[in-house]
Amino acid sequence: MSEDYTQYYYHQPFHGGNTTATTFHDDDDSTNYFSSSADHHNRLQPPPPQMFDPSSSYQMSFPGFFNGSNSSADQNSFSGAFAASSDAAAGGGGDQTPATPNSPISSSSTEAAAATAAGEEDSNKGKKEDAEDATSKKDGKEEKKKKKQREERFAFMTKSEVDHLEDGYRWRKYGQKAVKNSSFPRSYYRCTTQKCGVKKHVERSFQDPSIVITTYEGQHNHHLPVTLRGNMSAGIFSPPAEAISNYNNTFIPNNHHQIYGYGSSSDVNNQQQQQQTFVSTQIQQFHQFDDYGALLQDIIPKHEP
DNA sequence: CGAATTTGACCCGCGC
DNA sequence: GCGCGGGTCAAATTCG
Repeated sequence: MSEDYTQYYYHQPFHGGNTTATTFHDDDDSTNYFSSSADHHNRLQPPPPQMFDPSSSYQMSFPGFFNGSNSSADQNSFSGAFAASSDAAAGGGGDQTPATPNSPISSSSTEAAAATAAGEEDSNKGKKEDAEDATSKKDGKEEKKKKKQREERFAFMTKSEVDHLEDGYRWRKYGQKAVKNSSFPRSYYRCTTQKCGVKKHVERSFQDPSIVITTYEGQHNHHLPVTLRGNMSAGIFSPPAEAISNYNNTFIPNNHHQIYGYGSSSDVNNQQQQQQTFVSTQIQQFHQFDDYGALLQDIIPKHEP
C-alpha cells in the first residue's frame, strides 16, 4: 500500500544539509518530500533569513521551518522549502508532469478537501462504527466507495540522531509499527491539541539510518502551542487554501542549492522508472524554481500578527 | 495523579 | 476469500 516512499531519494550534494522534496501520490493524494539536515540537534534547519523573514508571519506548511533557530550560520545548510501539493500539481503524480501552479484542482483534490472534513471522522474508522446510526453508516459507505482520500501529506527527510524532531507542536504518540523492508519502526503521532487532527509518522530510512523521515498529514488549525517565538510563525501549518493551490509543487531555492523532488510513480515497483521520473521531475522543478521569487511573495504573506 | 508512552490487538484496503 | 501490511485503538505501564 503505502510503499510510496520506499524509494526515497536522499542526496547530500551540498554543504551542511540539503533539502529533498518529494511530491508523491498516495492514490490521488500527495505527499511532498523534502529533507534537511538537522545536524546534531533535533531541530530542523530554518530557512535562510533572506528567504524567510523570521519576524514576519509567513505561513507555509513546512514543518521543517518550525524550529528555525534563525541563526545566520545556518544559511548554507538549508536549501529549500516546499509547498503543499495538491493533486493538480503532484499531478502529475503518475507522469511527473508538474502542473502549472494555477492548474485547476482536479476533482480528486476536491475530494481530498472533502475528505479533510470527513477525514477526522474517518480516522476513527470502523471500530466505533457500530455505535453510529444507520444513516451515518450509509454515508460512510459511500464515502469509502469514493476511494478513501487522505489528508495532504508532507514528508521530509532530516539527518538527525533523534527520531522525533521538535517542531513546535505537541504530539502524542499513539502507535508504533514495524515497517516492512526496514529494521526501524515507524512511530505515529497525533497533535495533542483538541480538534486538531494533524498526524505525523516518523521513521528512519533503512538505507541511511541517520536520516529521519517525517510525514505530516493534515494541517493544524491552531497556533503553535509552545513559545518558540520569533522564528516560528503561528499558523505555520495552516496555509491558506489558495496559497496551497498557488504553490503547488514548489520549492524555494536557495543559492542554487540542489533541490530534489519527485512525484512518485504509480508504478512504484519499477525502480528504474522511478528514478528516471525523479530526474525529470527534478529538472522540471528546477525550471519552476525560476519563478519562485515572485511566487514566494505570494506564498508568504507579509502581514504582521 | 494526570499525562504520555508502550504495545498487542484489531480493523481496513489491497493484491493475489 | 485469504494473507499481508499499514494504520489505529486502548489497556497497561511509565514518567514527571
